[in-house]
Amino acid sequence: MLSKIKKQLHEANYKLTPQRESTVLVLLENEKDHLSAEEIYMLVKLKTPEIGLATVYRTLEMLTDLKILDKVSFNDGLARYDMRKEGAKHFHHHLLCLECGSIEEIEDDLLGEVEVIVEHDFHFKVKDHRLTFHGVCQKCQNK
Amino acid sequence: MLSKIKKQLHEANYKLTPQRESTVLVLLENEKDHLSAEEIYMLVKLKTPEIGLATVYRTLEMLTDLKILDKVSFNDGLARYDMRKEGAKHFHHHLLCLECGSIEEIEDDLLGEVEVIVEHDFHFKVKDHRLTFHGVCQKCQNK
DNA sequence: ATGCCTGCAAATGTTTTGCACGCCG
DNA sequence: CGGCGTGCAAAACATTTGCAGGCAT
Repeated sequence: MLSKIKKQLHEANYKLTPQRESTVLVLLENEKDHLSAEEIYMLVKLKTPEIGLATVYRTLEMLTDLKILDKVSFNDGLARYDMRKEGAKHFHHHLLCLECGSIEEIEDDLLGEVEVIVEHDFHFKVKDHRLTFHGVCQKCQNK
Repeated sequence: MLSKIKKQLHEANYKLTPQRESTVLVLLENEKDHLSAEEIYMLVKLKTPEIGLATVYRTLEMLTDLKILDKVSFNDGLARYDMRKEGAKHFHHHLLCLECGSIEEIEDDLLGEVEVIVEHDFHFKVKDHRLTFHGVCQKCQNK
């Protein structure tokens, strides 16, 4: 996992510095958590105290350019980052609970047929998608 | 259209001040355009020069609370606003062109079956959704 | 008078940028 | 030396908030 990313960086002529390695490790360890830049910064600082917030932002931008990361936004005014699943053809989907704010990821490919419709009816060449359902999660329904 | 919104404001105990009316008119006149707060402000200022940016933000927040508007984000770092279609059961979908940046709206209800699956398999009560396809629009494909 | 609504300016929070320094080939 | 990568501080944005005043009831 890490070694594959290392390879991708080298192929793009980036060095895997200690700061970048720590950042990637934090992202891998918290894959499900949709961390913000600030949250990532604080976690990285535990491993590698000599790091600045700007470096985290620069690393996140680089990883996004390399399509290792996806930048997502849930309308809470700040960017969050989400690891691309290896081998996944498409970006996964999210279930955002309007009551407790939790975000659940779902991997199923739900949009195969829908993409065919979009490509055919709207002559739009689909490369990727973002799908988030807003609703109430199971926990909150039981309350 | 405007009169219906006026009624909604009154029912929620808000006054339709000249600033608010201008803002709503700008939104109605540019329904397809996914304007940002700043863009809306500049357009409103042409009609009603005595208006401040803060008032536009406050009006947009109010309209969002009343579910007349939807706040959307296309990962470009600022919020955009989109009128809810009257009578539409669900939020419409977007086609974002990665080459020219244009955003096309599509109204078709593409997610009916998908929502059934989500509710059943993930025990998640769906209230709304956000779906954006990233790809290449017809114009850019022809280039 | 009371309370909603406003413009302006200041504050806030996030992200980007400028710059000088350090490190490695 | 030359250039990438860095930390820090400042700048740049987007958005929110505090406040004094205005207007309608």
